[in-house]
Amino acid sequence: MVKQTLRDFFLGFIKIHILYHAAKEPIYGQKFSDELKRHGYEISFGTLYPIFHKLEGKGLLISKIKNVNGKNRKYYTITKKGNDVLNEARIQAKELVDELFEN
Amino acid sequence: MVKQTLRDFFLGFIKIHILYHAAKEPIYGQKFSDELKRHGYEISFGTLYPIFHKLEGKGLLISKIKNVNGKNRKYYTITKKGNDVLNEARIQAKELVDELFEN
DNA sequence: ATATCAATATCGAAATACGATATTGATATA
DNA sequence: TATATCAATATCGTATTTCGATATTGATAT
Repeated sequence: MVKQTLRDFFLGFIKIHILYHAAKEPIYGQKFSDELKRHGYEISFGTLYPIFHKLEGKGLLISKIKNVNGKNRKYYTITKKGNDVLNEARIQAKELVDELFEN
Repeated sequence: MVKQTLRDFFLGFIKIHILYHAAKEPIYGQKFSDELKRHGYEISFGTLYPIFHKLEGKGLLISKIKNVNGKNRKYYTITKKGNDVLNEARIQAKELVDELFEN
């Protein structure tokens, strides 16, 4: 119950993290999901993949299929536009969090 | 377009801020909306009011109608449970933002 | 051939978000 | 007494998002 509430709060944040990680190195769905889980966040593949598609559709990510050990992975990398959005999001996110610690 | 993307990213965050402000003092929809706007965030009343209802339904907020200058306002205050969720959210939010600034 | 396996894609149902419109209820005006 | 006004809240219909479950892909191993 509370867990569901927190997921709701942070789903947007997870989207920012997709951009953040895709800015550091190419990422793919399965692994991103695993790493989220390691940090205590779970997100259904039925939610995650459409998010990737949407971010690519908006031109923030670009994908490239690569075969690794006989498995096809779709690697996403950030675009110039994605980087601009990420930087803006980073600034806003910091402001919002800082405010949570005022008083 | 980018603006819509950023709103999507931050809607969950706005929900945390509702708890945060309701922890400081009783808040009501119209004024919360105005203050968000002052800070550059816009949220439709068709979105905002159901969020208040939902947070109250989950027992994180409690409301009380008060007549001020002949206008009825519904003031929301945080509950004990809401405070617990807020504290957890605050911690998680900080971790997530800090990570955005690593590297 | 076909079974297996990591990975991605998509489905239908439920929930959420949106902008627009309706409702509320107290006061002011006629 | 009616009714106009106004801030504030509520709700409506449509579109979009989220979810868990199921299907598909495609290369390799059996």
